[in-house]
Amino acid sequence: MDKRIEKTNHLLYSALATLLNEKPYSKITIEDLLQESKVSRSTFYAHFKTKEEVLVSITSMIFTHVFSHSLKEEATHDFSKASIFDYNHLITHTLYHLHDEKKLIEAILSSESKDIFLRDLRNEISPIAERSLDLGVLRSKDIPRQLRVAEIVESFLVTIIYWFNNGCKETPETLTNYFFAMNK
Amino acid sequence: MDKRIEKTNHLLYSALATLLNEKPYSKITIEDLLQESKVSRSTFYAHFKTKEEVLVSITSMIFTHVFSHSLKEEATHDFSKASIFDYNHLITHTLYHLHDEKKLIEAILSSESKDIFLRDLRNEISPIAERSLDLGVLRSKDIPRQLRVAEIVESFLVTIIYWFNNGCKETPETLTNYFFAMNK
DNA sequence: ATAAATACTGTACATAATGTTCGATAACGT
DNA sequence: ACGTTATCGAACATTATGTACAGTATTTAT
Repeated sequence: MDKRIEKTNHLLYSALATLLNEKPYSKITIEDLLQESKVSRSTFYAHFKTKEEVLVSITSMIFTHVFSHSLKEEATHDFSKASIFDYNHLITHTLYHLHDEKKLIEAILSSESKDIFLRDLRNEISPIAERSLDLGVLRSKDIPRQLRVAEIVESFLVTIIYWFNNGCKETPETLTNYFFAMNK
Repeated sequence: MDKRIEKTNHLLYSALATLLNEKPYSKITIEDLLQESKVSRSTFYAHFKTKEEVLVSITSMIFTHVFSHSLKEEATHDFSKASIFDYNHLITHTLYHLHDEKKLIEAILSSESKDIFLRDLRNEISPIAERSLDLGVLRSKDIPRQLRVAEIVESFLVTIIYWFNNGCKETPETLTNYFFAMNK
């Protein structure tokens, strides 16, 4: 892709990250983003319509990084043989990659911007949750499938939020154990 | 309280509910609220600073209605004897009251305004979740207490969201069973 | 019933944010 | 080296936010 576009995106991403440490997401204006990033107004509108689109763009960048490995790993598996150990690795791996973006994710999770981040994260992991349920890696319980999937997804999100809210003290392996303790 | 204030609040509540059915929460402006409610600008600012404050006011009104009964019921209980059946009633009761506000809650849950609603709901039910955990009504599992509490709270929210997203077809009793199936 | 208190209206205005347009300039890809 | 495309900067129109105040209507309390 055009280097200029990448540069502009990066400037806006950094500016938003910086601003998130200064004030709540709802108080950040496009005006603020322009000043902080030194990107001109017309350039901004050439790429984005709202500040939310910038945030969505950031999160999708993060998820590309986080899940490109995970999904590759999952794809190489023989699903008929999928076991809890495979998913154990998958989740631990994912947590490691999330940890790589610690600074950024901390900034996002600390404000209302987390709701947008979590919405997109739900979309990323829902299909994985469905597969792990269908494969019997996680117990189905005696409730509607749709509800069970949502519960699994939320238990994962809760784990991540807990982790980041406490400074990521525990290891990814420990967190993975927590996750399976919740869902077995 | 002064009837005029109640009237103004109600006008703004209705206006926001109406607007939520027309466009996403983030696109609704104070300007929109003024036009829809016919409340004058100066009156609005005499009561609220932002549209978010209106939404928070609505949700706290809903929760006052929903939890005033529930908490009264809980308060009369002898905690040393608290059983799963007590909490069964408590939750069913709460779901019935939430159902009384079906229209409004549906509107709120259908847009990004749900995040504010859910944030406040979390605060309402967290203490109840803690008590039910301490009393042994719900299993503690082998994870940090703080994480377990969060998981319980989210499983309740997931249940409610599932219910409203599907038109509240099931009975509150059924939903309560789902909740305990998730947490036993 | 009346008086004091206070909430609402409407208008006017200041400030700030949003969103569009365009010509000139710089950087890119091939 | 050339055509393409992104960026800049400035100007401008529009819309939203927030404040101030004088006049009017409603409520509460006595």
